[in-house]
Amino acid sequence: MRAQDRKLLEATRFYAALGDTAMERLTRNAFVQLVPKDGLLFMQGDMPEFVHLVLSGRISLGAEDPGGHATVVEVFREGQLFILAAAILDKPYLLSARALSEARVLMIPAETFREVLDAEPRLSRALVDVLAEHWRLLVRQIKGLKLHSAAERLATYLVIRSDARDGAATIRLDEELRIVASRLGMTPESLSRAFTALRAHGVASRGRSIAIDDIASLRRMCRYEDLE
Amino acid sequence: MRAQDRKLLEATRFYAALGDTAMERLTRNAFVQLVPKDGLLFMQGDMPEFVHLVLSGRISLGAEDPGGHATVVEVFREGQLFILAAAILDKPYLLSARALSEARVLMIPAETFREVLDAEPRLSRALVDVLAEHWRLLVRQIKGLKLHSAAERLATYLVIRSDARDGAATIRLDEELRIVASRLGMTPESLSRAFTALRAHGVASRGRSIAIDDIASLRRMCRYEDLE
DNA sequence: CGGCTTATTGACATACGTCAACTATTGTGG
DNA sequence: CCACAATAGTTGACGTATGTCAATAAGCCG
Repeated sequence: MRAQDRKLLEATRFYAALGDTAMERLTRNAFVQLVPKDGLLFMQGDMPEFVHLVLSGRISLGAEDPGGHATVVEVFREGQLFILAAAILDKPYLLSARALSEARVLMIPAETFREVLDAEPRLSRALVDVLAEHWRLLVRQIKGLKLHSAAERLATYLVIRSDARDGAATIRLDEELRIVASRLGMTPESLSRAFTALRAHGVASRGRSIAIDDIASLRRMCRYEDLE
Repeated sequence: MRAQDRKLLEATRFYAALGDTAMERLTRNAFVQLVPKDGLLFMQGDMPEFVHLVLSGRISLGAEDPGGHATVVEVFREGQLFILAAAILDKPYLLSARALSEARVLMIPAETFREVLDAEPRLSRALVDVLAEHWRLLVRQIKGLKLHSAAERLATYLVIRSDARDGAATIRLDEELRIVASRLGMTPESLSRAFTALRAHGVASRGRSIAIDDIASLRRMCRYEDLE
């Protein structure tokens, strides 16, 4: 592992919770893999051989349908562990992982991971928090899908993206809009129309560049109070 | 806690993973609450004061919209811990909990829970597995919502409910159909129509009583391979 | 056996998906 | 650095799954 990678790793909340000893054991057999844009890390149905931590770039977790339909369930970024559940339980992946940009991924053998998990209390303690956060991520998504319209889901997404809490903001989305659309559970066409609908609420978009007049009013519009 | 409750508790996988000592600490300040049918345990937005374990009955976790719309995200039953994430992270609940039947719930003070979590490695180790399972539950649901039609989601639900893997089966759903509909992300009317659509695939329903001609063929129809 | 809740059915509305044409962005090689 | 090709995004016309509202029928419980 490069010094740069180690530094990145040490900056994560996960590392802080884990401590040096446990982290050392965890990374002893780990290696860094360079994944090209669109590269596939694993497919749904595969048995997990590694636990992955994103060192740089963005990784999408998605599902595909035999019928060719596909959807992005979540995107993970620098410093995040993803789809731990399969590796922890040693069950087949429910999702496929694909690099949305060139990415560097720390590959921790699943076997090692489970060993350390049983031996190092600090690892399981740290994972409890990580998994709890991930659980809330998915609950928010389900609430969005079941309770909110396409435009509201987009508004929510924009509010989350623009870290400001009120006033105006401009955002440059780093995902392609079709990825955003998929993540939000709609087609690119519907996303375009959702942007059009948000014009009435002070959102101007040109491609991936978005300007929001007043975030507070957008927050109100999307009726989504549990954003935090 | 009644002897009956303790016995039930001891039979859970959770208890087995946890061991006597940790469980004793965990339950020292806990008590059993009787919740009437439709009783509210907590509401979204509340700060978690307890971690809950279902001793008997069924508890629905759902979300409501200011607009009056509501949805059931998941139903938890005997022996299950639910919405751990909020209590672990000490953040507001994302969901409300309501009893679908009269229920008995073990209430473990959240404070105690977090203390034991930090002190007893076996608790965090056990929770990792519980949370990992719960994560997969939600991922399956998201995949269903985004990739499958109402009829397919119903078929999947029926296949999961009928524990047989092939041949014929009859099921008696213990939830009212409107709860099932909500859990599956549709209206009761759409659920009725989904049942009608499944008639072509050998599913006969009269109210909550359902007869399936051939589960294997239903499995195929719902294109949902990661049921387990 | 009522009466009340729950489920079903029909008619209709609508949000979103699909398909296709067009336009804007982005990335690349001369 | 420009030009151009490739890819991504937008817009319009239209189809369809699912929601809504209302009326009826079926279960369910005292």
